[in-house]
Amino acid sequence: MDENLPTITEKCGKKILSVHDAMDILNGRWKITIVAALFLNKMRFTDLLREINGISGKMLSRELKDLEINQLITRTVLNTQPIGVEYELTEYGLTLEKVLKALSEWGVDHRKRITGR
Amino acid sequence: MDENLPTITEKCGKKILSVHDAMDILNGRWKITIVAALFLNKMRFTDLLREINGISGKMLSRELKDLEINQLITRTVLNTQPIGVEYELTEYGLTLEKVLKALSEWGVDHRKRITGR
DNA sequence: TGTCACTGTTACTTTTGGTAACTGTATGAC
DNA sequence: GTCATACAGTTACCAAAAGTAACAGTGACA
Repeated sequence: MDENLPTITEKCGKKILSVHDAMDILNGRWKITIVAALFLNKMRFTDLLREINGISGKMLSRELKDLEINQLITRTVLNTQPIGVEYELTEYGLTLEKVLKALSEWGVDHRKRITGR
Repeated sequence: MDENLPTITEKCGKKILSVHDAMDILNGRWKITIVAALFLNKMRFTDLLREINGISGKMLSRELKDLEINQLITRTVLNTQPIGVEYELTEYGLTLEKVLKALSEWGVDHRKRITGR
């Protein structure tokens, strides 16, 4: 009755692995939300602080660094006064579109569910 | 030049919010991976420990409780010896299919990218 | 009687996240 | 000139979450 159980890991375990890989890049409480914000528009530091409810400057700064290291976003210093820094999704970052879309749709449905549809 | 910036929040901020809502439920490092595992099959505690690389009993136990509270999975005690407990996605848990599919696909591509395509 | 499998829990440490105050530069108001 | 403001962060300190390892309780089996 149990003889075929090991094959679950062998055959389909890759899915678990790949999901975990994805979450390794998108770890922490804010990365996915930041990427979601940048899907709307490229934004500057303070724009992101405003758009993302609850995030602090420290966390935003740290998460943006991580996302840049992982090549999901670019950081461009503008020659404005005072200095502005613009964050934008890279082409690679844009490949997260389906993930973000799915999450957003599920989030909307979930909100309906918990607020009593 | 800045007059239209506030509308970003007003018009599209809901997407950011809904993504953040979704991540509030799927928070922590393991929940999404656990759900991914349960998409393959209903499983028992030790099965999950085996399938999910790196998780500890403590975290698995805790995350399963959270997922059960949020009605994404059910917990069924089997009358086997020694006692077995089976975890299974609820219908609501199954609504995460698109999210998991998107994450899995992105994870596969990402792995190709970092292991040198 | 001792060991094993299963499903957890507990105590302890490490890592991560949150808060609030601060840095440094430039700009316009007074 | 000096004061307050905006931008893009950083720092020091504290709280919460996650990781590790050892243990608990039950019954089967040798």
